[in-house]
Amino acid sequence: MKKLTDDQRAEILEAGIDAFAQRGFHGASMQEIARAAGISVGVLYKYYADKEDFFNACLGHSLQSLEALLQTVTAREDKLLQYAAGIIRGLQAFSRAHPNHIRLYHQLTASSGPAARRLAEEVEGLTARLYTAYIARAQAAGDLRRDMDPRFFAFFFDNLLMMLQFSHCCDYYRARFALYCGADAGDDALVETELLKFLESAFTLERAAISHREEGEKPHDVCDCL
Amino acid sequence: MKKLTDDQRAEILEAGIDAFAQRGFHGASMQEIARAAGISVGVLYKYYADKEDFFNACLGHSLQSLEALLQTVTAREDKLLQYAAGIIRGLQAFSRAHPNHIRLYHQLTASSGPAARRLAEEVEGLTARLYTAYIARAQAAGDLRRDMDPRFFAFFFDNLLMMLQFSHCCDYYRARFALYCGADAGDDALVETELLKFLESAFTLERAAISHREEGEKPHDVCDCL
Amino acid sequence: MKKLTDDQRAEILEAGIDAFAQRGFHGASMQEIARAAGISVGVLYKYYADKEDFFNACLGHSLQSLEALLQTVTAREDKLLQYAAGIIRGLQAFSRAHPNHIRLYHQLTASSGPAARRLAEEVEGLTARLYTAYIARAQAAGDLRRDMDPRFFAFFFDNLLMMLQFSHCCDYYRARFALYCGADAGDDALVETELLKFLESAFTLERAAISHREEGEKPHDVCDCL
Amino acid sequence: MKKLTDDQRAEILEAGIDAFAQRGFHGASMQEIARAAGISVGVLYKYYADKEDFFNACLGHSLQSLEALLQTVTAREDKLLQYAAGIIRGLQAFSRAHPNHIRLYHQLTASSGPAARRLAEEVEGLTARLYTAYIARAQAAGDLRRDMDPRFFAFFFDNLLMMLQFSHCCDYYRARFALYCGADAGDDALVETELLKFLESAFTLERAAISHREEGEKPHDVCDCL
DNA sequence: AATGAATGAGGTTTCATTCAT
DNA sequence: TATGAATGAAACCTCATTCAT
Repeated sequence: MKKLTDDQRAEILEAGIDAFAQRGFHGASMQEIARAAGISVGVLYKYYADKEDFFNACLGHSLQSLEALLQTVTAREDKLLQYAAGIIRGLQAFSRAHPNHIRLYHQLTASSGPAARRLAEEVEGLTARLYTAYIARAQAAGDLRRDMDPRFFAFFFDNLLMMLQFSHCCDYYRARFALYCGADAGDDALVETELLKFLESAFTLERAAISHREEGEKPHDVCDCL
Repeated sequence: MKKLTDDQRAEILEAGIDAFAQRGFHGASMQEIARAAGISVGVLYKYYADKEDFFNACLGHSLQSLEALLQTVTAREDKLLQYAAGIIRGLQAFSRAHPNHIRLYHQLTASSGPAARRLAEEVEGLTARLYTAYIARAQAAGDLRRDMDPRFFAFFFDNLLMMLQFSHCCDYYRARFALYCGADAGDDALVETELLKFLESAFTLERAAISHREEGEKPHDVCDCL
Repeated sequence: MKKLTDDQRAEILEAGIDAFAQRGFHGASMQEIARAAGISVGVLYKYYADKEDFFNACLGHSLQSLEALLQTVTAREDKLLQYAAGIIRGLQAFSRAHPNHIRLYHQLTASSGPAARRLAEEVEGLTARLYTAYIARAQAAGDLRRDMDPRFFAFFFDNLLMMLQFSHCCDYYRARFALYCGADAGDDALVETELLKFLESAFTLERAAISHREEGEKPHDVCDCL
Repeated sequence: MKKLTDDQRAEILEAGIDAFAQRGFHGASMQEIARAAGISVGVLYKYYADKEDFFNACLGHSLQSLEALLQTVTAREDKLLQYAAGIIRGLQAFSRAHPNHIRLYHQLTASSGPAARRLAEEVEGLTARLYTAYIARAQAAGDLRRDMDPRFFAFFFDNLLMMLQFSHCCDYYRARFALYCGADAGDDALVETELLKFLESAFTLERAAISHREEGEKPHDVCDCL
C-alpha cells in the first residue's frame, strides 16, 4: 500500500475539514469530500476505515494546527496580560486564517458518549495544563490574585477564549456577537482591548481590595458593598 | 375526540429534544423519536409538517422554558453580584433539571447560513438586551466600572454563562470541565463562588484604579503595582 | 347498519368521482374525499370495503348517469344522421354538465388485467349492442351502405364519440383538440356539424359509388382511383 | 470505467415503460422497476434525478420510437388511401411490437394541469401538422372532398388512429374491441380493410354529391339518394 | 493502486385502514 | 352509529461502502 504524500494527505484532510465544518458529520458526504479533494471515494476508504475514522483524522489534523499555535503563543514567559494578549491575537489570527478548523472544533464539542471524554482529554488537556500551570506560577510570583482556585481561573479564561474563537467563525456565534456588539464585533483590536480590560481586573483584583468581608459570608452579601 | 393533551404533546417534544440534543438534527431519526415517545411516526406528521417543523417546535419548547427562567432570575433589581448569583444559580438548577434543553441549545449554535442569524436574534436577543441594559444602568449608578463598553461587558458575561451551562450538560464540555477542575466541577456552590469572584473583580475594578500607565506601556507593568 | 339516504350516498360518490377524476386512483386520498363529502373516513369504510371498492362504486354511479343519457338519446328511432346528431348533442351536453364523469370514464380505460375485461363488458356492452343493432337495421332498411361490417361500423362510430367526450373534458385531449382545431375546438355547433359531415359520408357512400374494384384487390390499389 | 451502455439504458427504460404503462405514474414503484430491470434503485437515481425525471425519460424513449415510425409512414407522398393504409399498418405493427409504448401513451392522456398542455403539444404537434398539411394539400389537389375543414378532418382521422392503437394494446380497449367485433378484432388485415372503407367514404364524398338538401331537411333524406 | 458505478440499508414522508371513544 | 386520531406498511430518495475494472 503506497503511502500518500504529506501534501496529498493534507489536501484530503482539508477538504474533509471544510465539509464537516460547514455541514456537520451527517450533513457532509464522502462523495462530495472526495470530489473536493480531487480524488475518488475509493482512496478515502483505502486510507480511512469509514466515515467516522476519517472524521477523526480531520479532527486530529485540525487540532494539530490549533495546538501548534497555542504551543507558540503560550511559550513566551510573558507577564500576565501580555501572555493573554498574545493568545488572543494568535487565536484571532488563526480564526481568520482557518475558520473551518474552528468550526470543526465547535462540531467536536457536540460529541457525546464515551468518545466525548476521550476527545476532550485529547484536545483540551494541553491548554488545561498550560493555563493552570501558568496561573499557578503567576499566583506564586504574586502577579495574580491569590484568592481564586487557579483551576477555575484557567477554566474561565479558556471559556472566554473558546467563545472568542466561535464568535469569529461560527455563523450563530457571529450573529450573537453582532447582536451584542454591533459593527464593533468585527474590530479585532477593539475586541482584544475590551477582553483584556475584562481579564485584567478579573485576574488581578482581590476581593480584599474591595471589601473586607469574611470568607464564610454568603455570596449575596458580597454585593452589599458595591 | 380529543386532540393531543398538553402532557402528551410535551412528552413528544421531550423525546424530540432528547434525540436532537444528543444526535443533532441530521443524526436523529423521526422513527426513533416516535418510538421513544411511545407513538407512531404518523402522529408526528399529523402535528408537525415535517422534520424541520418538528425540530423548530422542540426548539421553541426548549427555549421557552429557558427564557421563562431567565425572565425570572433577571427580574429582581438586585445589586450586581446578587443579580449574577441569581442567574448562575438559576442556570445551574435549570441545567440539572433539563440538561437536554441545554444540549439542544448547544446544537443550535452549530447552525449556519441565514437561519443562524434569525435563530441567534430570536434566542439571544432577550438576554443581550437584558444584560446590556442592566450593565449600563449599573455603570450609570456607579456600581460598576465605567471604563468598559457595556456591550462587551454583557457579551463576556453571557459567554461565561453559556459555557457554564454547556459545562454542566454537554458530554464534551463536562469532560473538559472535569479536566480543568477535577471532582470540584460537580460542586455547584464552589463553581458559583469561584465564578462570582472572577466576575466581581472583572466587573468592578477600573484600570485607572490600578495604575496610570501610558498607552505604550507594556501590559505586564499593570500587574506590578498590585 | 343504517342505510345511507340516496342523497347522502350520491353526495359521497360525487365527491369520490371528483377526486378520482382529477387525481386518479392513486392520487386521490380517502381522507380528502371524506372531507369533500362532509363525512368522516369511518363512514366510507362502513359502506365500502376498501378504496378499490369505493372506486368501483364511483365508477358505477358515474356510468349510470352516462348510460341513462345514452338510453335517452338512442331511444328515438330517428334516421341515421339525426340519430347521430342526437347522440353527439347529448354527449356534448353531458360533457359540459359532468366533465368529471367523463374524466373518470377515461381513468377507467386505463384499467388492466381481468378487471378491464369485466369493466369493458359492463360499460361498453350497452352501446355496443345499441349501435350495432341500429346500424344493422339501417343497413337492412337501405339507409346505410351495406358493404361494411356493421360491427366495425358501430365500433368506429363509438370511437369517434369517445374521443369527442374526452376532447371536451380531459386536459390532455382538450389541448390536443385545440392543437388541431384552434379556438374552434370550443364551438360545439361547429364540432357537431363537422363530425356529422364526416360521418354522413362514411355512413352512406359505398365504395362502388366511387370506384368499381374487385373485393380481392389490395388496399393500396384502392387509392389509385382517388 | 464505462457508464451505462445504450443497451443497459434501453433495458432500464423498457422496464420503466412497462411499469408506468401498466400501473401508471403513481402506481408504479421505483423499487419494482429497478428489480424488473435487474438493477438497484441507486442506479435509477444516479441517472435520473427523481421519479418524474425517469418517467419523462421513459416517455421520451417511448415517443421517440413512435415518432420515428410516423415520420417513416407519413413520408411517402402517397395518394390518400395508400397514405392512410401505410399509417394503419405501421401503427398496427408498432402496436404488436411495443404494446407498452402505446399503453404509456395512453397513460399520458390522463395527465392534467399545465403539464397536459405541454405534453400534448410535444406529442401531438407533429401528427397534427403532418395530417392537416397532407389533407389540405389533398383538398387543393382535388383528391379530397372540399366541404370539410381540413383541421377537423385531420382531427377525426387521428382520433380513429389513436383508438386503433389503444384497441390493440390497452386491456380495456381490447376488451371493448372484442365486444364490438368479436374474434375479428384480432384480424389486422380485416381491421385495416374496414377502417379504410370507413375512411374512404368519409374522405371523399361531398355532401353536395349526395343530395342537394335544404338546411331544414332531415338528415335521413341524405341517405335516400344513394 | 485508483476509479467511480453499483449496492442496499435506512431515512423521511404519505395514506389506506382500524378502532377507541 | 359516527368520528378522526392513531397505526405502520410502503413509497421515494440518499449516501456510506464495496468491488469489478
